[in-house]
Amino acid sequence: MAVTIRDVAQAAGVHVSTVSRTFSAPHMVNADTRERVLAAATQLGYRPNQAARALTTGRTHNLGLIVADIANPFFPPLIKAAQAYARERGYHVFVADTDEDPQEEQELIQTLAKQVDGVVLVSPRLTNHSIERLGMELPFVVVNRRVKGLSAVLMDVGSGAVQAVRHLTSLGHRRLALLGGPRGSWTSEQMRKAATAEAAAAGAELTVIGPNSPTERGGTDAAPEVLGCRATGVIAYNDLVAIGLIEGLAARGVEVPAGMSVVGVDDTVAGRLNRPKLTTVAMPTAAAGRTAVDLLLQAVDARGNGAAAQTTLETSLVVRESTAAVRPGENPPAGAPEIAGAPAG
Amino acid sequence: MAVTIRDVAQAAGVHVSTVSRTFSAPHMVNADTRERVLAAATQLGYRPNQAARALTTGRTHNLGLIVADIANPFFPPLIKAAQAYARERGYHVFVADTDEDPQEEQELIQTLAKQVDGVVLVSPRLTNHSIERLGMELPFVVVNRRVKGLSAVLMDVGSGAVQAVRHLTSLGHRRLALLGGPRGSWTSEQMRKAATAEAAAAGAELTVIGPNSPTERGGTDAAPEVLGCRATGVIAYNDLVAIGLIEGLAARGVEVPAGMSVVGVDDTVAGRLNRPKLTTVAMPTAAAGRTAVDLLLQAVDARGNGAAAQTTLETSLVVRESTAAVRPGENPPAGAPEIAGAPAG
DNA sequence: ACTTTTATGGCAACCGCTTGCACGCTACGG
DNA sequence: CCGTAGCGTGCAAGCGGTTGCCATAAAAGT
Repeated sequence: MAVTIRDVAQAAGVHVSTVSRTFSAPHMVNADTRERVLAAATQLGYRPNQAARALTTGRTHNLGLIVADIANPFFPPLIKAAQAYARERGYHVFVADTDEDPQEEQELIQTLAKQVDGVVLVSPRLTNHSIERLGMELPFVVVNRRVKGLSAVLMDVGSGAVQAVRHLTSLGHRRLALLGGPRGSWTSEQMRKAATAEAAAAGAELTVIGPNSPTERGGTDAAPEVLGCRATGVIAYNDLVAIGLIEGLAARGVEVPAGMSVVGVDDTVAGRLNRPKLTTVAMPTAAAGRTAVDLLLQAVDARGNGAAAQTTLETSLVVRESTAAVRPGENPPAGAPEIAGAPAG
Repeated sequence: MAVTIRDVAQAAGVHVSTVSRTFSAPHMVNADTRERVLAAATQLGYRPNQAARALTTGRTHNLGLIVADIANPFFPPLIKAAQAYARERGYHVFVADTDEDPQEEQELIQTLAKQVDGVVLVSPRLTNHSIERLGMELPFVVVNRRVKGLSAVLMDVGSGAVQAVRHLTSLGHRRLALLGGPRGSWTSEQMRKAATAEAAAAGAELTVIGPNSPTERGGTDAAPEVLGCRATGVIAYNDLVAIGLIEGLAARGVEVPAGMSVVGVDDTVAGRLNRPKLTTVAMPTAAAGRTAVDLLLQAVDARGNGAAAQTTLETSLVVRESTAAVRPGENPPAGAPEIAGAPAG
């Protein structure tokens, strides 16, 4: 039904292989012949069938992009950038959503495997071991995770966490809390390490709370625990969690930033729109998307040789309205227990 | 390199056709044989190659989903739902972003054509004519647009606009403005028609402003014009535009809702998070995504026969904080007596 | 007991395209 | 004038599956 290479061959009066070559190796065919073939092709509206081509070449010119939750505002800019860049390089991309489910993630990778040249895994929830194993069969690049043998693009969330801690301590906060992300999140772990170290260096206490769902819900649910540890400054796993936390605190009569300073991570629209506008660690998501595709394409071309490349993108703290200086007297000498009963809203 | 149907055949001691059949027509093969084949298959880790299969069957089991801008918060929930539902039905989906460019949209469709069984077009920017022509070669379903011969899922934005107008007039507003969307937007046109009619019926003036870019920028830029037409209530093309407008108004010393009532459309996170929380027309985006895939698969199965189906999804006004009763004296006697506005909730 | 069904699985020809190989032709040095 | 490079093209064998057709054998009918 569709116009194939044979139709073109017939129309141009040449053999199919010649048509094939004028598309995949133009220099191998005589200029005149090429003209003739091209003319016939456009005249018939011929478009090579990628799938068929893939069968013999082993190159599908398709990529997979697997994220935990498309609706999480962190991902769309990354997806958009990755998709646009891939397209520029002649690739189409399958976007899939795992709903934070490692099982689904694995299944997705396996069914996608034959149809793509490689896949980008963003903040995968799979174990390192599983990823390494899958990595033997297909080029991967992981975003926000480090996996042996695989290219990775990392956002320096550790430095972001450090900046956040410094910001809070410089505002006089001495009791900090860190709201971690979901179990198995590399990002969360990096934040924990960096924040813990920096807090210790600054002589501040830091309570780690989690794991939490990386959603508003996760933040809201963590509110009591945050209040319980009597922190005055909180770093949340991401903007959504921060926003949820702020709501949860408000419901308990604690205003942000007056009664509590909150810093988010990601710098999504959500945070920019929230009131108070969120102080947050900005992530270079678009750059990450582009870089990931770039590394993936490199890995695809190298296939076998080619060492895994690592790119680390910088993050930076954006100070807005959800953080403020600690209230005088809020930081009692560590040891004097104090119960600031929060009235239920 | 990968394990093929022949490896399985050899391992199970049967012919390849038998292996093929145990996967695509299990009932045609004896239970014992099937067992043996299945065992060999799982043992070898065999996975059928969709691309190869597509070559003979003509079914790729892939879908295309084309949107104008992935990063626009209206789309992710739709994409997510569509993707999840497609996956449930055994399909993978290519997601592509046209950056609001009709040219790119067309190109995308054509390169995708051979690799998918059908395409969902969300708020396409192409002309009806182009879409119809493309529709001859490939099943399509369009979202938020009506194209002859193609299945469509519509969100009843007209009714949404009517609800918005009623809400505003019931608050006492008599001079309304409507911020349209980009040129060629079906949604925008539906809103215009419905809002104009309803405003006339309610004896209110309505100024249409546009086209506007469907972004915050579009709203901000339109602020002077809104002020210029001395409207007291505005309906924006979408939440983003509404938010941009609110900012633009604030920059000119007009507060919302005190000095101006603004209602958005879409009910995205952005609107929920904004302060004031946006009064907005909620769009059933997730349902739209699912329905679109459903209709598309129907069209794919029918291929040729099967009439185009139309599904209209309801919208509903969500009243939040960006609208309030008009200020006394704000509505000069435009000829008609004025009704006392309902007090803001 | 012998023919007719019916179930099962093998055979081989594709699907649209790529690619190693070989053939025919021109051009060129000796 | 012939041997021999090349170049440009045709030939045909796949890539991994599917599927119409046919052979075989067992089940059923008479």
